[in-house]
Amino acid sequence: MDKQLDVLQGTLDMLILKAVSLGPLHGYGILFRIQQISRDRLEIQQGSLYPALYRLEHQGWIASEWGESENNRKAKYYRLAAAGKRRLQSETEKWNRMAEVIAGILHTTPEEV
Amino acid sequence: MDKQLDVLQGTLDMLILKAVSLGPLHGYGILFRIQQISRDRLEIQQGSLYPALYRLEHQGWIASEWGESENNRKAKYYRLAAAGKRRLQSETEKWNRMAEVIAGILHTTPEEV
DNA sequence: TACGACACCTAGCGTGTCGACATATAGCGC
DNA sequence: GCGCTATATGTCGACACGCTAGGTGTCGTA
Repeated sequence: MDKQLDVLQGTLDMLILKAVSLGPLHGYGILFRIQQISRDRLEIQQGSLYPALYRLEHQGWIASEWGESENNRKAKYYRLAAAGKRRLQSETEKWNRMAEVIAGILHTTPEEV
Repeated sequence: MDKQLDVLQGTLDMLILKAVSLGPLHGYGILFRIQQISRDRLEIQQGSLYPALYRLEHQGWIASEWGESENNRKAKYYRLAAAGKRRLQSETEKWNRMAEVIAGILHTTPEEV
């Protein structure tokens, strides 16, 4: 049981979009899905999640619908909207570029300066 | 001339430590060095740099000394302290773990859920 | 009927980056 | 000598965002 990392600032929206892109899900379930697809190395807090969901829906990237959960409780199901799909893609590309840039910097040796 | 990325929140300290680790440098020069080792894809703002330098020195990760720049102006030169070297290493490892986790998430397919 | 797991939400805080501004000086063209 | 640009160091307020810590209600089970 290794320690979990905090979410890197600026990546939460992308992670949520990705989680929802794998299939519609209610908010509470998103917490577990992110934990799952990160293999227990990331844990989202509820106090981070719900404002983010509001943000994403407000932007038109996800859409919600009240429904019933597997446990017979009312739950708000989110699905990825078309704009959200595009957004996820552009954020992913941006992330890849950023990760590449930082990796490059971290591998720079004094001789290269 | 492609567009430059904003600094990812939480990575500036690491980037500065890395820049200084490549050889002592004054603040103004750090801006250019980071631009250089990122191959012009990252640009640090002065309003971000100087508070960060204060932060890093306050933590004992870098040390400063007033000197004279190549252009005969007074400039504060920073060098990496021993604690900063350790810090840079641990931040680098943390970044690598995080990048790996996020890459894994982004590559998850619906079948794997 | 008490309790824990499920499911939603909000308020306030801390951190960190940015944009805009302020200050000072060396070197250069005129 | 005068103004301009590049060099160099900062400060300040605004703002985004994730976290901690709470609060509400309901279902299933012991």
